[in-house]
Amino acid sequence: MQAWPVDNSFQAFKRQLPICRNSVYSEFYDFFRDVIKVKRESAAIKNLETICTATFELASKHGFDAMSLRDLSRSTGISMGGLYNYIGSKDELAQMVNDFLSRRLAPMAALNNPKQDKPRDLLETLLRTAIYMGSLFRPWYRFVYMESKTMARKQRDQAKSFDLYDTQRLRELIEAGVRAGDMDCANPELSASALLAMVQDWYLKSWKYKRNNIDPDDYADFLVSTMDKLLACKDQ
Amino acid sequence: MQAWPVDNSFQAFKRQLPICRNSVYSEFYDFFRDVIKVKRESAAIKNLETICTATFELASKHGFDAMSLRDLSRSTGISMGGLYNYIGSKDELAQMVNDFLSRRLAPMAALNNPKQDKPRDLLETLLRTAIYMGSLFRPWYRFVYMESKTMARKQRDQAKSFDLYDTQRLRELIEAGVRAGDMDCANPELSASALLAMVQDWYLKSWKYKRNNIDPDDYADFLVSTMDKLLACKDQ
DNA sequence: GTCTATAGTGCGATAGAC
DNA sequence: GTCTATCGCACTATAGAC
Repeated sequence: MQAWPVDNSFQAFKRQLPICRNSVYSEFYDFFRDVIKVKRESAAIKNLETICTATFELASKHGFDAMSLRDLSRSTGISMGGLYNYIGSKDELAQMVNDFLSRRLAPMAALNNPKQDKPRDLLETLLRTAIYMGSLFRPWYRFVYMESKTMARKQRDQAKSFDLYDTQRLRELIEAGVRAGDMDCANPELSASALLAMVQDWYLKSWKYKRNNIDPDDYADFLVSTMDKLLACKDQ
Repeated sequence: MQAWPVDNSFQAFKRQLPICRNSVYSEFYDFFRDVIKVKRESAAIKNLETICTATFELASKHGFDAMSLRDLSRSTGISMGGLYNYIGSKDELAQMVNDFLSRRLAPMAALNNPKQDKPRDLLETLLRTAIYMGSLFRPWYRFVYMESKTMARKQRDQAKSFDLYDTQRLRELIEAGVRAGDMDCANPELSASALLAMVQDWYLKSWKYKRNNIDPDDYADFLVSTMDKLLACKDQ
């Protein structure tokens, strides 16, 4: 029984995803229609892109807490008062990024997944999706990873529970594979953590991978082959 | 030819290391004798421990930049003026931690390494050393990883070059193993990055590993077995 | 050697002009 | 809808008492 061939490339992923790098700020505007005071849509979307881009840039250089709204105002060319038509407060800006990624952007990738039965193939899809999403929206993922610890207690715990959730989802697939006899793994929990650490390294150390000309397909291929070795997968 | 059996446990590592958790602040005082204005040694060492411990705690909660010297003063019970007898400035405090780890603490582990020839065994020693050092001095490693990006340009570049150096050292050992016919690895650079990401995950996500009762020996054993699988090592 | 008090700076946020 | 001007506050760092 031969499964229908699946195109696992970054190209194919982008084609199927119901959002792209260009439409993300239009989605962002829709998502926060209620809190954003500016009603002229086209200008608002353009300014949101400017604000987010500058925030990612400044926060990655000195941390979100060290970034002042004066810095942000200077970088974006939008006055202090103008910024408050978009963000409510500085803390709220960080929360908006966090919420948009976890409630809107990330869920879109899940819709994209092909229907598969074998745990090993589900694992591959899960890992590839994480790498491809991280490639398309790297600044968002980086920001949430790095800054979630500085946010309010509630947000910090949320970040931890996302990490635990991801680890657990990987672990359960590994355990299912072992039960099915397709894999061999002495420590599903640690193996899941290791795979997750490799996923996160992709957007945390983008400078290193760019330097070495590793593209998303290269990294995803490597990650999947590592998974196959780590879990001694049959029929790779 | 049977090599002398090597004790690779955390216990054995601690026994051989010429520094321990208790003596680290005495070393710290020695290392910064010139800049620390307090000359009464015993009191100075005790206060340095209080200051560093509180700094790690506060910085891990909200980031070093968000931590104020008032917070630090309150946590340590040392007045604002008193702090300046130890640290010169807030930025200098971060640099002291960074310098002490990279110039004093980390080099001590290197002295500890047994003499070994085979690339695979050298790799094991390197990885175990990293995990055990990270276990003993976790807050130091965490702080430097998380805060180096917020430091001055020079320090940021230093952090990157340490990462590149570690990756390269791992890669060269992998390449040597492949040449010697002991390993099989299609992509030494990415394999080295993956191992390094797992090392760093150990001190970045300590909360997760503590939660699951993973101790340093468990993690080091898992890391080495992962290395053996990833590199298809012979004679493990 | 450690404290209190404070100088001087830059912050987040807002009110009100246009 | 965006700007300028400004308020009140918290910060780092220091000076001088003890």
